[in-house]
Amino acid sequence: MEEHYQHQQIERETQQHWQDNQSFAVSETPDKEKFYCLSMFPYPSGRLHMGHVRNYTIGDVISRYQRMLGKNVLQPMGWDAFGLPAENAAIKHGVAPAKWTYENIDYMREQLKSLGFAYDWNREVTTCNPDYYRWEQWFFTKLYEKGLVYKKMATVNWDPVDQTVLANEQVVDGRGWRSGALVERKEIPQWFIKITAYADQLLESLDHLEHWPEQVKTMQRNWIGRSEGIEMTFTLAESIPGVEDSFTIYTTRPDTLMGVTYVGVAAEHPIALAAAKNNPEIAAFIEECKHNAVAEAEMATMEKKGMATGFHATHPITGEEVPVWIANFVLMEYGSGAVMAVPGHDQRDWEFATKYGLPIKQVIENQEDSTQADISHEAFTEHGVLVNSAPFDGLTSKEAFDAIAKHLIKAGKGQRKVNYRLRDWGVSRQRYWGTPIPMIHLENGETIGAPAEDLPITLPTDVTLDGTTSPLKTDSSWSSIVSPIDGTPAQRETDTFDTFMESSWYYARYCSANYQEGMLNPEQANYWLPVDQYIGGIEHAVMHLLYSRFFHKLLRDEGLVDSDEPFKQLLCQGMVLAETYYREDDKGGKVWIAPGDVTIERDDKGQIIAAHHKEDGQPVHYAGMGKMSKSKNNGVDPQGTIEQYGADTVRLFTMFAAPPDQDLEWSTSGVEGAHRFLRRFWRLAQEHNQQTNIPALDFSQLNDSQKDLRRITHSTIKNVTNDFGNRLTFNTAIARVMELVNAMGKFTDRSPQGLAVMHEALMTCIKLLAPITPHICHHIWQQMGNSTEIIDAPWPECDEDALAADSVLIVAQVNGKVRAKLTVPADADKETIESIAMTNENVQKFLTDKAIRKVIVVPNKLINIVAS
RNA sequence: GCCCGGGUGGCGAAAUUGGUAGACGCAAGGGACUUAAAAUCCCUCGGAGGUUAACUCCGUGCCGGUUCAAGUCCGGCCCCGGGCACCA
Repeated sequence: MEEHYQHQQIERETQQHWQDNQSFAVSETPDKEKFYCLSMFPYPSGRLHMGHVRNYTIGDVISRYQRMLGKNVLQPMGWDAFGLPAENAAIKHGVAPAKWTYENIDYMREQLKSLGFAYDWNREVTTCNPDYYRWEQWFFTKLYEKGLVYKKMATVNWDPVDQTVLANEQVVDGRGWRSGALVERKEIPQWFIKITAYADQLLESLDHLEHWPEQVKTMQRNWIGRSEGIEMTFTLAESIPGVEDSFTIYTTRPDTLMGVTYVGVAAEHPIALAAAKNNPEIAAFIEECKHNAVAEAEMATMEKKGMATGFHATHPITGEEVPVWIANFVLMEYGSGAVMAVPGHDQRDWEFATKYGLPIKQVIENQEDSTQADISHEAFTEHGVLVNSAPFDGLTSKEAFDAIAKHLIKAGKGQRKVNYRLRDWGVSRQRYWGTPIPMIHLENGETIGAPAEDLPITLPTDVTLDGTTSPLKTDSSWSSIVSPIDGTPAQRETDTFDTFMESSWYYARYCSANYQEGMLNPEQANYWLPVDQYIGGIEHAVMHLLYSRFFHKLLRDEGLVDSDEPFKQLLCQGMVLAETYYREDDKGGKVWIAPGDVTIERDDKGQIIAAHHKEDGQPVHYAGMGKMSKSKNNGVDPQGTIEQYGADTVRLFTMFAAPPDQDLEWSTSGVEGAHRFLRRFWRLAQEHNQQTNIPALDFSQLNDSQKDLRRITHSTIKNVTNDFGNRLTFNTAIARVMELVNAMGKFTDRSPQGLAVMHEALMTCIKLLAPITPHICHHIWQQMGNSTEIIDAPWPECDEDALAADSVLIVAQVNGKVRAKLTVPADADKETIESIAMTNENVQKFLTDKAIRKVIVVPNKLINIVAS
């Protein structure tokens, strides 16, 4: 008998065993049901964080459970290796991004192995490896041939001091994070992929994703933002040299068209630029707009400003002239760069009109009570009935939509149009550490895709970065080539891809990760795809998951896969939070203190009354729970916890502390509790394994307490199976197993049948816990003399006969309030339950002087007597 | 600002289809064992009242509604978190 639970030794030996046996290497086995379980691959930032641990534990638990159901389970892992942090590290520490990245990968791979995840490491994918990105480059040139790729001008954040493009993250309060210079909007030519051509498909197939969370589907629907409206033409009242005499405007509310009192255009709009020519004030305003942020959140919250151009547009129906204003919230790149303004019925227009004294005209009134909607304090944005809109007065908004559309179409001034909020995907980045965009600019001005035989276009890895221009742009020996067509001088594209490109198809590459003849081996890809279960953070609900869905359809249309969607079932896990503590420095700034450096004082009821720094004993402030982050200094390093308590404990706590889709609050004492449970489980198993001559179960011989333990064992199987397979609520599954272990601990019967019942309970526990704490379960399973592997043990089945009970506890209510708890025969009918309830003293007490109106009985649950 | 979530004891949570609010665990308090500590085991544990018993009243962010019955459904708010197209 092994006295103590030696997690380090057990885990080391078990992991070695799996490695020696290649336990998790899989291949296509057509006669076996497959299950592809995928967790979002990590960015190799240096060390694993708790968010990774949580994500990958969830995936591993599901994978191991599915394997015990007898399926052929693929669980791969790889690295989302391109990205900004490698460049930042390169600038800060003078280490080349490639070296930094590969070293991080080596370290993090070992961390993942120490957690015992059942990965098929033979399929490891690293996106910064040319063997990976060459196929992305190849695919892009295919899309270019198909006309799904184009180049256009688009806005970036420009740092005029560092002479470089900044990511939104690198712009802090309108300034470059390193230079501190005021950031400018700058238009540069960039590559786009036509995701809008797939907008309808991306929207419609959401309806078939039954096993995706509703919230994610809703977010994607809203992001795609399909709307039906009218595109119409406004003509300019004055003719402006060099400017077209008309422009188009899209609206989803043509019913409010008669309420247009002005038109807004973007600062970069030709009308605005023309107005600026002889007007320094307007020129200054346009200059100011150049400093507006690119990010939508900032655009939406900034102060709305505008300036009259002095020009006018002619209303397409009334022929009235309305002023054209430059508005800082209208963007040139979206739609036509011009919007119609109806201040009576749009809140933003109302505020703008109020600010600049523009007329507000009411054209819709409240339909419900036909009272005049009040627009003196805010816009009336509901649908209603038209007024002041002759000849459309009296029509409802819906009727007016059609009538006005008809009118505009007849006059040749407009057409019905379906519009999407979704914009084409800009994939150009002016950075070094990314996949080189495989395009070649020829001397004659044409652009061609790099020929397949020249791929991969590899990124030079021996570089130094200084935080300004990308080495690809400064190294002409890399970018200057000759045309593959005629040998004339040519230039490589020096931009690289958005890193969402790599993460949009990695799930497919895993199916044939080492395939050299193409992007995917269709036979392998079609065996494994679609991914049966995808797990990752909710922060990816829209962008990554939408780009991947788009890419899958592109792969399908290229004939590489035969499915329509990449991910059959999706689970979005919550964040990992920890306590945050701070102290104020001399200047009133917050100095964040790691939770491990703080001691807590509690009162009699366990409430926190004070917190002190461990080193100097001085008080610190508690600032609540927050996402584990560097900035709040509250990250808990998984490595230390794994070493101290073991991977099984970390996995158990992570799965127990909260349901997977909810935020998880890290708690050191909670981890200790999980460890305590494993020790108790260990002792129980050791003690049982001392027993010899355990007979087979003989159901006919069992006494009541033996039947009770069997009932708990089998109801645990039933509940845990539902929790694992249907609900994905591992926290409640663990709670059930804890209840079973508690019951086993109280079961002292050492008679032959007692031991047999205990043996069944223990075997059940090991199987139910194996997906969560695989090392300890593997070890105890071997100790018990099993010749098979626990990873391949069949998942236990519930014996319904064991669940049967003679009587059940039900609740008796009077007028909805619990007045008694009654033991009644199982499946008793209404009359029996009613008669038992009526004899109860406390029930009688509440029925005194009352007439019974109604009796509601829910079998095996409750009886409610309604009386007055 | 817009879109999507969440809010239940001292704490993490549970209540699966509208049917016993608080399973399971943590913390805390009390006790056993021990020379002592650790470990382990046992008891108490939402609030108020009550002869500290039986039992009663209140209680799931706030206000209102539907229902025999609401944490769960509906309407209106408040607060917290995620995303917003160049962080990944």
